[in-house]
Amino acid sequence: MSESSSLALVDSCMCTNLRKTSRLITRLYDVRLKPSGININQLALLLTIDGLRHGDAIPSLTEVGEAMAMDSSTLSRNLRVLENQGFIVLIPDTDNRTKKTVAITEEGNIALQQAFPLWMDIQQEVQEKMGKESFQELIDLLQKLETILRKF
Amino acid sequence: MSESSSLALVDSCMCTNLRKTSRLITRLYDVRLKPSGININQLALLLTIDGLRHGDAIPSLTEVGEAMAMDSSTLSRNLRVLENQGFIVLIPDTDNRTKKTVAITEEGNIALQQAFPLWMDIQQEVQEKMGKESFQELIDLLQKLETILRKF
DNA sequence: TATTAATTATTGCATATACAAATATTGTAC
DNA sequence: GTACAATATTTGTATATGCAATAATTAATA
Repeated sequence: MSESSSLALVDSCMCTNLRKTSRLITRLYDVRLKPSGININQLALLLTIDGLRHGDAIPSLTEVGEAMAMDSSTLSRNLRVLENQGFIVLIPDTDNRTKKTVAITEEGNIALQQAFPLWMDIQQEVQEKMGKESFQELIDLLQKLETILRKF
Repeated sequence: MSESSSLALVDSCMCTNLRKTSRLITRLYDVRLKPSGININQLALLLTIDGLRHGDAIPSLTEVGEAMAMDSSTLSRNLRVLENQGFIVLIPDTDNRTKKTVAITEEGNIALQQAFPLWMDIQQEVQEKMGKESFQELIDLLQKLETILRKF
C-alpha cells in the first residue's frame, strides 16, 4: 500500500465518511441540546416513541428499534438511561408477556419541549450554512442509502 | 407535540439521519470485513496512519486524530485496541517528549492487505445499488458538511 | 398435547465515543 | 530563570453500539 494512495482510499470510503461526519455533527447537536438535559440520541428516541403512538396504543420496543434501525440490545440499554432519568416508563404488554411497550412521562414531555426549540435552531443553522438545496439533497440521499442498507 | 408530526420531525433531523445510516452501514462493512480480522474503524485508522507517512516520518497521534476528526481520548483507546492486536506500535517522539508517533507493524500490513479486497467489494456493491452518481454525490455532500462542521 | 420452532427482551463481552480532569512536557513572558 | 500558559496524551466516568448467548413466552407442528 503506497502511502500517498491510502488517504485517497479512506477518503472515498462511504462508511468512514458517514462515521466521521456522524461524530462531528453529534458533538454539535449534543452541545447545543445540553441546556435541555437530553442529547440528540435521546431526543430522537423520545420523538420516535411519541410518533409511533396510535390513539391510546403505545409502541412496543420492537417497533421503536425497527424505526430507529437500532439493535434490540442497544435499544434496551438506551431506554434504560431514559428510564433512570424518569423520562419514560416500560410497560409489559398485557396480551403478550414477552413484549414490552414504552410511554413518555410528564417529565419526558417537558424535556422534549425544552429540547425542541434548541433542535430547531441547530437544524436551521446547518441548513443555512449548507444551503437549503444541499441540505435536502443530503437528507434524501441518506434515506435512499438507508433503504438500500435495510434490504441487505 | 402531536404524535403524527413527531415522526416527520425526526425524519428531517440531519444528525439522526446520519447516526441511523452510520449504524446500518457500519454493521454491513464490519460483517464483510470479518474474515480480515479488523473492522471498518480499524481499517480506516490503519489507512490514515499509512497515508500520513512522509518518507521516513511517521505521523503523530494529533495528526491522526485531526484527520479522522476523532477526539484524542477516543483515538487513544482505539489505538490501544490495535496495539493489543499487534497491528501498530506507539513510539515516543524523540524531539518532543509529550508527543507520540504511530507506526504500522508487519502484522498490521498483513491485516490491511487482507481487508483491502473485501473493502473494495463492499464499496463496489454499495456503489452499484445506489448508482454511481448518487454514490459520489453523497460522498461530496458528506465532505461538504464535514468542512462546515469543522469550522463550528 | 407434547415437542419444537419462532419471537422478544435482557445480559455478557468488546469496541466506540467524548467531556472533564489529571499528568507531563514544552513554550512564553516577566 | 522562574512562573505561567499552551500542548499532548491518558484516565475516569458515562453513554452508544452490536454480536452471541440466555431466558421467557408464544406459535407451530407432529
